[in-house]
Amino acid sequence: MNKINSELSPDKLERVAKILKTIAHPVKLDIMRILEQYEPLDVSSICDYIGAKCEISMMSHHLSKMKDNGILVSEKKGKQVFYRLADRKILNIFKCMSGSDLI
Amino acid sequence: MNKINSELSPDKLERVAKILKTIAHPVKLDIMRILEQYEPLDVSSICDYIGAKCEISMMSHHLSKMKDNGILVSEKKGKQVFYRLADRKILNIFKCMSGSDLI
DNA sequence: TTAATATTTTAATATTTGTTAAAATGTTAT
DNA sequence: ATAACATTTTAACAAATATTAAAATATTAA
Repeated sequence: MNKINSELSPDKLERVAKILKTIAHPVKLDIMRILEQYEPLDVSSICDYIGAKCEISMMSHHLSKMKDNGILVSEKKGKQVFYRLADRKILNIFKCMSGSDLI
Repeated sequence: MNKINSELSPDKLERVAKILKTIAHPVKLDIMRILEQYEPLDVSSICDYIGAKCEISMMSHHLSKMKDNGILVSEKKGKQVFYRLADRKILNIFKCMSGSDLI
């Protein structure tokens, strides 16, 4: 079987998979969508936007995972930590998914 | 806090998350990339394209999960089962991700 | 210094996912 | 009917992720 002339090398596939895995969660997607409009935003504010079922500890877990995987960056100001998207191009994923018949 | 005027309702977020979760795996992404070029393809052939470390049973698991979540469709012909992409628009995700600085 | 606020970290547990191997099913050929 | 082949299903286990609550850290205010 021939090698496929692909734009995606095995380690690119790994990296794509890792990023998708990182954001493949409804709350995490919601965080991105909220930051798209209001970044930078501190943890409590993100929680407020997300609404009812948001525990701040859970939010911190989400945010730090997203930060560890390069989706978000943060900056501390006083006692608050402000988060924003590391690269807004990641937001294309929403248009991309909305375009699919699956959504 | 105000309701955000979003294109993505809570259940759309759920559906997007589910799809991303389904494909967020290097082998599954590779399956998509191979089908992009050669669909429809039977299970053994997909395995051959993927290369060395592919067990046919594992491949069948991958394929059926992708089928269950609407990414793939299949058709039986004789003793083989041919898979193809349910909606090729999903392939935009590769361009979309390659565009991001994260990859 | 003590208290209050914002966030993170830790630890425990539940749930989901990934992997493997063996057995089962269905199809075609002999 | 039996054998060979392609794929799926099952079951068992390992590993990763999600969730919750409590404790810890850091910053500012009183």
